Amino acid sequence: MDTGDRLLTPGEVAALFRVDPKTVTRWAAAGRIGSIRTPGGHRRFRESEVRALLEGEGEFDEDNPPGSPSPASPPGAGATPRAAGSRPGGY
Amino acid sequence: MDTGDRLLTPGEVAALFRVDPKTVTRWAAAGRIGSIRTPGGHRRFRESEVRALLEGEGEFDEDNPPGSPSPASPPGAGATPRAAGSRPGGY
DNA sequence: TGATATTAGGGTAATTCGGGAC
DNA sequence: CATGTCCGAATTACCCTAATAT
Repeated sequence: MDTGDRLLTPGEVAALFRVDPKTVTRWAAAGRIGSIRTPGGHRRFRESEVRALLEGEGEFDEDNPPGSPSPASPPGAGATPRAAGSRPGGY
Repeated sequence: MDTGDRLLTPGEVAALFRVDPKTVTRWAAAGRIGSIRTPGGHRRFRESEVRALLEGEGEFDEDNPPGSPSPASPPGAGATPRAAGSRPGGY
């Protein structure tokens, strides 16, 4: 039950994602990422969760590496399955 | 009645919140978190209260799976005796 | 008695918050 | 629709020295 992961500051998460801290705040506000608030109102994020998001947890597919001339148009191969049910926060 | 009345030092609380020990002291000075003072003037915090703050103060319930450890409310466990929804200073 | 690690206190910079607009 | 930047305000982080706790 130990969630024992480090907590990251908005600036840390922003640097990891290469986005603005404000954007990270928006994600948290939208419920797209879990956030813990300090008594002062500042947010802290779990490193485990951020890492999972960075790895592309729940979102993989759509790959067409250059050099993979795969015709990519398989007749019945439902390409690009836009799975939309794997979003943390499930929305 | 041991609901975990273990006392934590400012450094412990600071590590849990990923903040500076000084910040934890500031919370206590602002009355945002209960604090017990040693005869020497140092502060100690209750693990129960710190944990409640970490889990999310106000937005977590709806979870009482059968078999869950009795969250319970043993006597003398006053967790959250302090109102934490107040933001003096306006925010 | 000693020594070491942590904490308290004050002050100043950096970060984050919140909302609204482009 | 999502992202980045602007503002003012609050919160937090790091600097220091002295006192306390173990």
